[in-house]
Amino acid sequence: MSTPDPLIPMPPAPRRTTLIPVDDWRPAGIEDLEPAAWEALRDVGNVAVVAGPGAGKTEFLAQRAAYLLQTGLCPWPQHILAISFKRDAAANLGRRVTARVPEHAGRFASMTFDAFTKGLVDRFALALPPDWRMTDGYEISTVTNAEVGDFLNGIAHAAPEALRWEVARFQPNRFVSGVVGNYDLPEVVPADAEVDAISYAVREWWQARYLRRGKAQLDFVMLNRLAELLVRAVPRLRRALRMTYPVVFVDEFQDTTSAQFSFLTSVFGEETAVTAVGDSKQRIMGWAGALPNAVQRFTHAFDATTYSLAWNFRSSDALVALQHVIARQLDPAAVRATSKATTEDGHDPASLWTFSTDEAEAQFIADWIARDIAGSNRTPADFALIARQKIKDFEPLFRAHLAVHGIRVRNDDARVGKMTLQDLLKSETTHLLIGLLRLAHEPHGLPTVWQDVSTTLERVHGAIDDEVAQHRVGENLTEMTLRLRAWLESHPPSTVSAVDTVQQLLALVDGAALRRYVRATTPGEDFDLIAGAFEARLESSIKQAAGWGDALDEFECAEAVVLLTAHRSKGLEYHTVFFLGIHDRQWWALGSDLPEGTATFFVGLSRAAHRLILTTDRTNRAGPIAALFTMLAEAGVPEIDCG
DNA sequence: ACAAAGTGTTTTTTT
DNA sequence: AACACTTTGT
Repeated sequence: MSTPDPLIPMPPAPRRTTLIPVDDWRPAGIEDLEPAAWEALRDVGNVAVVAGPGAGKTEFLAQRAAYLLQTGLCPWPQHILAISFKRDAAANLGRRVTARVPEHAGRFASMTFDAFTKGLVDRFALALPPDWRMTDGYEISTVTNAEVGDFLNGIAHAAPEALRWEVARFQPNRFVSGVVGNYDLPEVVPADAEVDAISYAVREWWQARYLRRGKAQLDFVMLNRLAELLVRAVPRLRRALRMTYPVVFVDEFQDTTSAQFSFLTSVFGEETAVTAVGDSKQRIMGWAGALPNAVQRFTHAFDATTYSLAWNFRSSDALVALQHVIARQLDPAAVRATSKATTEDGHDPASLWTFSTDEAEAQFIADWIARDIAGSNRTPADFALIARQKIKDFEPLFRAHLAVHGIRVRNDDARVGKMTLQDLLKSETTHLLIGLLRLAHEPHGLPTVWQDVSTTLERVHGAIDDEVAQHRVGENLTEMTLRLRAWLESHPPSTVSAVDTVQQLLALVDGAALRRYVRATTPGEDFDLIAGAFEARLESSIKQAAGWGDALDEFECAEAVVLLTAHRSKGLEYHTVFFLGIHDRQWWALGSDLPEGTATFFVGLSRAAHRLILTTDRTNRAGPIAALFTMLAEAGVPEIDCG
């Protein structure tokens, strides 16, 4: 994360860091690694690391990076490239490596798959083969299922008689990821008529969105395909990438799509040591195009050695035992993990609670959480409410019943204006504006907020390498804070509108400069969208707030019980997990894909570190859902009637 | 105007 | 499977 241009990075000056002999190297920041992790770490070839829930995948990768950099096995000026799917995961791994080996952090590039492929296209589009030359630039444009359906109908009509039936049978929701994404672009587009339906449809797709006149319309699958074509067609680029990145990490490998797999093979199939980390028991993205057996395919195609991590640093021994019952259904050869988590006494590790109404469920759980917090040092953020789908159906009842106890609920996927809450809370603009309000409300005691806000302001006003300008920004911030403070004191939240507050803020920071800054640094973010969402969130936060501190807490919702889907919960952990809605209405899809449904169940319940409570109702337990109850019974999970 | 029949959605990320 | 929403038929 610390390399400004990670594609062809400027190697940091070779510092006088002493190399550590391979046999003397010890992990930093943690006590020790398990034996299998040591073996995998020392294997400098292609490696597949199978790591179940709580195995410390990210930590393993951070330690492997430290090992390769500190021992000189990845010598200056070469880099390690770590590829993740989500920005959060990429940032998290980057931060961990920086913390472990700050002196080598400049040679560790952690980014998302899409950032890497888009970066290649953006820099080397001119090197694309003549048939694929991009003439008028492109814009990112994702298509809806309905639009893909219209496109397929259109081309099926115009298709040669022999292909018409087959083209019409492509499923709109699988076409881009499964068909376009699976198709390697030919360097030279053949002039003669295509013979099969796939080639015909894919060619029409590229024709309609890319090869026609005007600005190309690309989504991330198409960017991936262009990047793959680039490295395949331009051997010098391929060599440069392999030399720069002799070591590549890929996280969550079980979620790799066919497009991503083909890209990895083309770029890093040779002369590179690839480490793939994943857990096929947590493959829950099949419906979105993840390969059914990505890890196996990797082992085969990259001739990789497999290592299985068996320690679980997250969950108590009893919960590890429960997880193993489900793991065995997903993979009969699964090895039971060893819990390395601290044991907590005094509560049942897992139970199944039955309720007759949603109302009773929300009330009972809200009261229970409030009592548990009152009797312990836990905070609302230690609790998660997880469900299979339709999270917003749960939101109003739990919000109301937890509010009685002064506990907040956060649904990161909730719509705020035209954004999701998580996008709003992650954006730099929000950090700046909320930071200013925090500083004005609480001027002394928030040194990190002050630091963040002034750094952002320096960037917004272009003062980053200019000490005089930095000094001006610093003085400016002091004055801004004082003026905003006076304004806040004379305008309590209950008397003011969000529109006025945002106007006040934008007048202080120079809204025009901020707009230019957002456009220049994050082309994917729209300033008006963020400003609108910010205003909407602020409006609802100030409504019943007692004071500005309260309103800001409500806006950020940092200390809250989180409500999320099992899919979103992947990679996260909580002291206590409520897995809501173990019944047919939530799990209707179980019958059509039992393995993926079971994996979703596995992912959700393995988020719990110390306590797991599953909830259900009194509806029929026959049919596919019976499989889940059978596993719970086998694990000895007691059922409790809660009214 | 209203009911019946049909369609789409559910689980998501990426600049 | 179940719900929300749209189109078609009387």
